[in-house]
Amino acid sequence: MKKNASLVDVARRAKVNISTVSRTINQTGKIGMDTQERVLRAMRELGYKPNRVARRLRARGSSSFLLGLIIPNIQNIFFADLARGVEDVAYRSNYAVLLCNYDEDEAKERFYLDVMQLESVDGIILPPIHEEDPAVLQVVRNGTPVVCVDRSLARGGLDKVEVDNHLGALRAVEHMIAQGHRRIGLIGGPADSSTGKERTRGYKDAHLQAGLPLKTELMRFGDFKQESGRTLAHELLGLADPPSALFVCNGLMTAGALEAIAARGLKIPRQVGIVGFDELPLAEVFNPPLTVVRQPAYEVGKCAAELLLKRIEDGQRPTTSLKLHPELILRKSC
Amino acid sequence: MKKNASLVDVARRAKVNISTVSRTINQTGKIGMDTQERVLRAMRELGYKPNRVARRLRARGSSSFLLGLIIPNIQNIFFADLARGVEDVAYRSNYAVLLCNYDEDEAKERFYLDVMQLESVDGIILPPIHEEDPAVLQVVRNGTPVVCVDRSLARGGLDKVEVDNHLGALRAVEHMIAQGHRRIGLIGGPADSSTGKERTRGYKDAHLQAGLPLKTELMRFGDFKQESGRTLAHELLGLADPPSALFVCNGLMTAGALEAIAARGLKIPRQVGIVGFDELPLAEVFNPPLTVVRQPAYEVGKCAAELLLKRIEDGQRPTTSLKLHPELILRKSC
DNA sequence: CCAAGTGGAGCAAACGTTTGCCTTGCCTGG
DNA sequence: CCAGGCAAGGCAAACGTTTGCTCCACTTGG
Repeated sequence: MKKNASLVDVARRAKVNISTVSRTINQTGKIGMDTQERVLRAMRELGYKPNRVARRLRARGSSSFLLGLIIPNIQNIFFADLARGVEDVAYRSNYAVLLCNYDEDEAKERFYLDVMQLESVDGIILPPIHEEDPAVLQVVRNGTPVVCVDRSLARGGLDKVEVDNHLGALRAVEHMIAQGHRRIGLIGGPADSSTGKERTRGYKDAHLQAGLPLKTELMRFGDFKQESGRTLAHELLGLADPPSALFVCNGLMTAGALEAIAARGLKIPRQVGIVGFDELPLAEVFNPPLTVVRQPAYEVGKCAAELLLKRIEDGQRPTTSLKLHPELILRKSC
Repeated sequence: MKKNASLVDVARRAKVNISTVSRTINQTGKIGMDTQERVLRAMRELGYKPNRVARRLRARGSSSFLLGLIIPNIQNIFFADLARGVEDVAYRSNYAVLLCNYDEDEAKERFYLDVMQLESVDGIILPPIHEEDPAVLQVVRNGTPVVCVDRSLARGGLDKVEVDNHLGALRAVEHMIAQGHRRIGLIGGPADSSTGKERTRGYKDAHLQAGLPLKTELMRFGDFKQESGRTLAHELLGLADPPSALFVCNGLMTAGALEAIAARGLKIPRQVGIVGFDELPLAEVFNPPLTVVRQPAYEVGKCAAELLLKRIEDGQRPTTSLKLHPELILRKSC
């Protein structure tokens, strides 16, 4: 195990004290030009790279160039895009990202929050598991900067960046109504998720605006997984008086609904229209191309990371909360 | 910034020396039953959690419960699945994962390799950027355990787990030939990627086996991105004597090819058949459902992480290299 | 009765930084 | 000529662990 050059090696070679080396690196304290020159040369010659672990151990509070990102599941493309957004701005500022999947599992979330703190990350980005997430609140109290993404925390006064889910759903359903649909099935998200709730609210408001009645038998709620999309779509399409179009509240459930539609041999959009939340990789080349509500996932991650970096720099700055606009991409499925 | 309880706090409360606490935690050294009891109680009462940073700083060489994962792009679902596999086994062993995207960019890869070493990760999982990746070799020489995934390194004698790309392509093209196709277009990967080469080899071998001639005008090579899939498919389909089916060497390029096919108004599989590498989210519900070669991405990650953990435990164990089998999923597109 | 062995636990160094404080030499204003 | 100030840089503590050594008190075999 070849050791990396350390401060003392550099110091020895430059014939100065280690504190001098440290100070030239960090531009802190006053060091003469010539000495700096010597130190820099020694560093170059030895290929010195400061040890991040030691730095973090010592400099708790000052920056250690590590961000934590805790997400439900990286296999969900929304979070993959988001993660990429975070990563890109982190990289540009020389930060690395510690990434964890918590699978909507509270124990796992807690474990990872612990890890993050014990790793002394500079800050954490996460979608809270629910609106009163006590573990997260605890972390915040400990003084670690946190920014919420996608979902938000009821209390805590945190920076956050969300997508305007209500608006996205509203626009989508408005469009469906404009296409002439009067019986629109809803495949919604879990009632305890803020995103699910907001999208459902958009669906309802679109109906209210248009003076259309809400029928409970047309509104079903799943768990954001493919399986439930399929099941619920089957339920809806099996109704005596089935909906003429489906509004599905996330990508995976949309895929599930598509399965059901295919299984029943229904033609899109003639026999049933469909609009889903989340852009899907093949949506554009699907037959017919899928009309979807695209969430700016990458931008969410990007903004969140930017906010976090700013907060790390200045813990006192006023909190900001962003609401990014989703985009209704009109294609042929409705 | 509330501080966590430290060893000294526990020691003070249990009225023992910190070394005693450390030893009871790590089950190293001989400590009396009663003392252990006292220490454990003190730990519980203070909610003590060992500081991972300090541990890593000191115990370079002993385990610090951090794994590094460097991948081209987490937005590529293959790597997302792989990452998930890694994460799951890591979590089960109380490891956290430091994840980085290097974007096939050598500078970025180098930066992240540095970070990993400076963070003293216990080991690294990555697909080398190419077969003679000097930066990776350097890391290996430094003594950090590394396991290669997906792609491999020509030298170095490392643990690795790959997918049998040759086999996957072979089976796919065999199937296409069995379906009666005689002119099969290839949209291959970059010539300097081992995966691309292997898949191309599979394509060729299937032809040889069947006694079919290889036509260079039917073989095009892209960069594994959607754009190139579209362009190359257009080129192939625009030929005077176009191929009757396309074999596409990864998921993104398949999506691109599908775009081209749709743009030309061609019917699958009647006018053109298509088989792609990589399972895609909507492939199953596509119209028609897509025949694809599914790579066991999750398993690759899982096996790699298991291998890495074993190596961390025993640096001397003989290296193993796994070759996982892809699966040809027959659907309707060819 | 003594040497050697053993179980139990403390001391202090080391890991590689950052940083508060101190020292030194030189300059400057009075 | 001297006090005070300042620029430059050294000393050593501290961050929270792990671990090699030492130390002590017993036991035990000869």
